Amino acid sequence: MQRYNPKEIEPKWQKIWEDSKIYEADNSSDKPKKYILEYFPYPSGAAMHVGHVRNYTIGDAMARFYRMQGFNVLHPMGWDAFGLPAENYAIKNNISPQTAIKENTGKFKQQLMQMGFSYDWSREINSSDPSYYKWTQWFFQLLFERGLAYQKESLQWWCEHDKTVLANEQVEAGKCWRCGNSVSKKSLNQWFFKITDYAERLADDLEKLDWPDGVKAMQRNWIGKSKGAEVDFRVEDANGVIRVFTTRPDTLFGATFIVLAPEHPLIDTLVTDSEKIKVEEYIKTSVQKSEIERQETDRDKTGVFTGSYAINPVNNAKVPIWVADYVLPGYGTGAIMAVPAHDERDYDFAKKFDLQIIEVVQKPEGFEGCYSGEGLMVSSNHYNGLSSSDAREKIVSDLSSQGAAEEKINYKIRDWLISRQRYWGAPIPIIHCQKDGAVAVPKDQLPVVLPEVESFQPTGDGRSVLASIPEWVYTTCPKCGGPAQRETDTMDGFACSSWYFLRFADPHSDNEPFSKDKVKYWLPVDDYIGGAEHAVMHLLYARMWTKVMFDSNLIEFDEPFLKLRNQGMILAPDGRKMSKSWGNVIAPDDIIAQGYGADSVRLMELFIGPWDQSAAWSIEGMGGVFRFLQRVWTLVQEYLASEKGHIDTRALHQSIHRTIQKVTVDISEMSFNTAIAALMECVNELYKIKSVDKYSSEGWQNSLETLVQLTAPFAPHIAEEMWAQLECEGSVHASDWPIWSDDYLVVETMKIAVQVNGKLRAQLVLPSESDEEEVIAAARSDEKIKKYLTTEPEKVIYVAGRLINFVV
RNA sequence: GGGCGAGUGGCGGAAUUGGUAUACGCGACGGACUUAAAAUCCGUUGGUCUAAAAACCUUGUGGGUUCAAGUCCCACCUUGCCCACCA
Repeated sequence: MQRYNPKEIEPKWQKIWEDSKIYEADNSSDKPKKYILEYFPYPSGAAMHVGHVRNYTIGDAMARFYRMQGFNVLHPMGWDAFGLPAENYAIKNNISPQTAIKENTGKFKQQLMQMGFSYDWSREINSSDPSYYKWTQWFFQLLFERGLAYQKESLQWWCEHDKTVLANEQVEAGKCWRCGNSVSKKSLNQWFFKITDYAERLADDLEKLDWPDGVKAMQRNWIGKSKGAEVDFRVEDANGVIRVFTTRPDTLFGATFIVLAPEHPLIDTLVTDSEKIKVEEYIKTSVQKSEIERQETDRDKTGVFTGSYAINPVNNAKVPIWVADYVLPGYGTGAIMAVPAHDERDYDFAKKFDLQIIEVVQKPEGFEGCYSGEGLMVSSNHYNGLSSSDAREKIVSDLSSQGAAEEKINYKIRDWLISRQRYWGAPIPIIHCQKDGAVAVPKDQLPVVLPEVESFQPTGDGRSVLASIPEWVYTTCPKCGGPAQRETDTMDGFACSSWYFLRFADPHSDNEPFSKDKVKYWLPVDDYIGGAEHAVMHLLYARMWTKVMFDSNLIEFDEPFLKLRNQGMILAPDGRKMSKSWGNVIAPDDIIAQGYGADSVRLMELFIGPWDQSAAWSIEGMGGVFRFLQRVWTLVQEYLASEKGHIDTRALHQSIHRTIQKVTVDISEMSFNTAIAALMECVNELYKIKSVDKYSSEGWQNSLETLVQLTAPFAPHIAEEMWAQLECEGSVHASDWPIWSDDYLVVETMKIAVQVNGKLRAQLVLPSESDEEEVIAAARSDEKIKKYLTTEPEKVIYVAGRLINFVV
């Protein structure tokens, strides 16, 4: 008997699948379409480990399942090749990024191939290829034309290690998201995408998405919509006005001082001579303070009095104006009214500097300290007795009529900074002309090709290495023909990934980014699978670009990913994250080399637990899934070797049909671990049944074919091999998904649990067609139950086919 | 401080959404086959008390609702991730 040897069959089928192109998606088909996408990887130096592979295993199981279910499936793969990971790898290994990408995509592709994933490789894309970034630049121009790309000199996050600026989203707790080093601020002239224009739609449209609540919450939080009002405080003895933003205008009567951010432009005119030295000193130290330090929440409040006063518009109260760095310059107006009785931060500040505290919102009974909730108004003149929310509206409308306030919605989100002072990215397609300013490179001259350079080491002077290639930099203005210089910064890698899912619909088009028809057919993405780390970066950017394209009539939908799911992380067997420094990384290559094969790795990835929860990799568990495959294999081999002519029992068909149902429902619900458990259970049952049936009938042939089909989405190689052994037509992966028959789901007997007062006391096996009366009669005559039923039960509860409960 | 999740045998995890808790797998133990081991196959396996049966206990803790709670409600404990002086 032939032994199960994955080392032999897996490469064989991979070759056959590749040659026969069975996974290529058809751009026109009568079948319903399904676009299943996993986030395309950045091919860094390190090979993929079993954690990365899980993501692709999930997508592949679904792609295969839906294909067999009669869908026209698009399941593509490509490379997010531009950006820091690739460039850093190149620098470290002293090779060019071009070479590094070639090496690394080759390695990644080989890893994906050996896993037997059913990608349509004819659609492979690479974001660092001119044929791709030509269109990334084209979209930059689209944004530029629409006023959504602009240049601004400003202080920005700067990573000294990676020698580039970073977007807000790419700074995590004061550290660079790539290298983990602390970041600082640097003033540079930078390009931005105006994502703030889309803040409201990005927040509102989350409603219509089938995404994990956590990701939606993160985006909502990041966009940070808050409704409030801007209120003007007149400066006493001067003409100036200080405009503050507040979400709680109802607490205006409790405002006892004003706080300006140290960067606030009015400070100069407000400071009195006596306070000048102290204020200047304070501003100097707080600006020098590292941003991280300034953002420490539990840091003691600091601040200084300006010597000036402002007038509270609701009651003409004179309130002191302070400067403190707990007020951020970039949000709202950079100035606040402080209400210490009802805001924790203002309370701390008032306590420390001994400022007045006035309560205007009634606290709940027994509440101590600063109260930030809602309630009835007190000490607020004619607003007394109103609820906070009513007072809020009334005060704002009253002040508005005097021109002293207006309703205002603020967002925390800032525009997306996309300039990178690095070599390895799509050049920003702009030419700077003395006369015409920033001029877009005409679309018919795209791509602006990234020139090959000798050294791509970042300079650190705030300009990319492209600045050191005069023959590239110096050019002529497309508008006036005069001398001009190219923009030398490149685009953030996230620009490339903001539209790649569209390119897969039409990956080789040379005269447009994609054909409208093809995109209309394939998009939006039906199932998107990726890590939660993309919650506020890629997923926000891609949504914005999609909306821009929608507004430009390029596409007919304004959300790219209808359904999003985050896979759980695979930890090392020791429970820690896999990392080179811990030395606990497990690559699929190692497991395959040990002889388990890709099919076992794939099964393990899904069987280890719910796919959306993290789990520690189990080395022992590999034996379990391998054993399962081997048991299926053995069933088929023994069947093929058996003498024909026996009959099969109903138990066989019942087992198979029950499994068809369970596996079909479970995969549809993405409950892969229980689908695999059901297959294991079925195989265990078949082992028992085979000794009775001697398995050699046509029923067994059909049953084994079905079992092979049900296994195919998870373990495609062994399934394909057994499909061939059973002499079935074509590929199992192109076969029709089995359908269960309800006849076989009918069982002859049912098991009834008998409870007395909710406690299980006996179990009965009765004919399935028994009615309530018969079941109760049978239960009452049971010896064990009789013991408990000394008196007539008060109540009898019967759950059909399940249980009976006597209440005594 | 805010948001989202999680807590079930020795371990990873199931549980028809309120109806027989511990499916499936790992590990462990026993048996068959073998000169022997591995592999394979067949059993047993939540705990206490037992010779055994019976009984009792058991889904982080404490309450509650219900004929019935891992599941629903309230309070608390532990833990993971994300955001965090955004007025």
